[in-house]
Amino acid sequence: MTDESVTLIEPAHKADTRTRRPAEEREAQIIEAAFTEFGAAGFEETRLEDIARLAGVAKGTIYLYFPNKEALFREMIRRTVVVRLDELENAPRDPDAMADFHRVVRTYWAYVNEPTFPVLYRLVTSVLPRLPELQQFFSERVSLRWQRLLQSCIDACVRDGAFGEEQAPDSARMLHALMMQHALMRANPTMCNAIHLQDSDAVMDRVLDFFSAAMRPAGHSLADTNGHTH
Amino acid sequence: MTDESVTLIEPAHKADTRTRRPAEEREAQIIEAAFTEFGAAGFEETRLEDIARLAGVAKGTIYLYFPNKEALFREMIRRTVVVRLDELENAPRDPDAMADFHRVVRTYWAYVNEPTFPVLYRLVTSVLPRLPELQQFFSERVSLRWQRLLQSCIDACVRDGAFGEEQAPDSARMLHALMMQHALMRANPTMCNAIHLQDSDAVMDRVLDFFSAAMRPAGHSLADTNGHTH
DNA sequence: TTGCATAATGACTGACCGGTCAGTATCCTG
DNA sequence: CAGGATACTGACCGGTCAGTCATTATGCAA
Repeated sequence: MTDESVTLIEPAHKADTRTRRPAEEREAQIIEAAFTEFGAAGFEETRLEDIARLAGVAKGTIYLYFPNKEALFREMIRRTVVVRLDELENAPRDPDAMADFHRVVRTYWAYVNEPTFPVLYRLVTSVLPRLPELQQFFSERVSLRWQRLLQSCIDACVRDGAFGEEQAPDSARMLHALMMQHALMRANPTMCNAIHLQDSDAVMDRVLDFFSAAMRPAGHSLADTNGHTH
Repeated sequence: MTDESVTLIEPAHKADTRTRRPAEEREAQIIEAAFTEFGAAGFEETRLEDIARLAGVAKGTIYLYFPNKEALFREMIRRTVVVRLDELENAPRDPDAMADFHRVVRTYWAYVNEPTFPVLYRLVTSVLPRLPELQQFFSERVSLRWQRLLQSCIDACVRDGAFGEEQAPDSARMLHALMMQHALMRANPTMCNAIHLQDSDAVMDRVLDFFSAAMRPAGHSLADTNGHTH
């Protein structure tokens, strides 16, 4: 089965073979191929030979750029955790707290629903006992950072009175849990009755609706929507 | 490093070595050792030799009980997914819907917080591309079944008027997502700021509180608590 | 065009490990 | 206390694959 996919891929790269290329480009080729192969099979199950073939280079070439398999894997993870959080964190806040919150939530949702994300997540968690620092890195760079950003948006909404303050503490973690788990379920058709989860936007709306229900200001005090806290 | 652990383990089983034992007992020994080793390192990374040593048998003995490594892994998963759902599903329902709901939720929480659960979960998900039927099995036997049970409890609460019906559809999936994700976070000290998640009961209370907030009947329409759907 | 520096190759090596099986220990029966 | 039956053992085999390195191709500078 691998034989066929090879014939599909070879031609594209064939022209490049045996051609000297800038170091960065070669490295990128290899990293990309590594993501595909590792993602499809896992760390141990993937043969360096396959990565090389997919990248259109010989096995030995990989060792010109990475000292060994583990380093390649590690570097692949680091590079693929592309976080566009910097821009998002530094971007000017929408004065409307709720609009700002929705924008951030939808960006997060889009991020975890990219096809690369679940693959990355699975690789990081599955390789946990072997490379705990990777887990740390992933957590630091993705989970916690997003949670902090979400929490700041939520807090702004609380100050505006759009959200009640009862559920505010930890609510970012709750939202994170809801979105993450739904994204992972969506990515694993087998894992869950994925029939209900086909439509990405519908799922997001449902999650957001549920979250908003929990966050709506308490009881019958719907009257004082004008934002005076306490 | 393995040499030392051997000396620690051997004595305990030494008496058993070379002693014939009932088939079931031997099998259980091997399964248990398999869980420990696979759980610590993953499928590919685990050597059959290590499992044998931990179980206090020779490598060949494993093959008297299991045809190969994969079958051992599969069987280990099947056995370890001990589901006490049968009893729970058939147990008499508490007439108080809310009390019943709480009981089920806490049982689920206890289940996913047992030390075996996160290990099992990680193994099942990490081995996904290799053994998709295992994923199916796990999903069918654990996730979906629990969700159905939760949903039936929630529906009962809705009929009682304790929960509003707006958020009822899919709410079991929401609760499942919240609990599962929190349990997994708790199991991975690195993965998240586990400081906030030390106290198992406190986390459960917080999740349940959040969930209940989302489910509380809407706004001022507390009047039509009489449960006529339409 | 030549020749050098180096990028790239892929056959090769050696360790490793899943799986086997001839041999051994143990138990049981008569 | 035979002697057969079988649970158990662990040295061994063969395939696999990470990592190496002598060789070859390529681009560039003179």
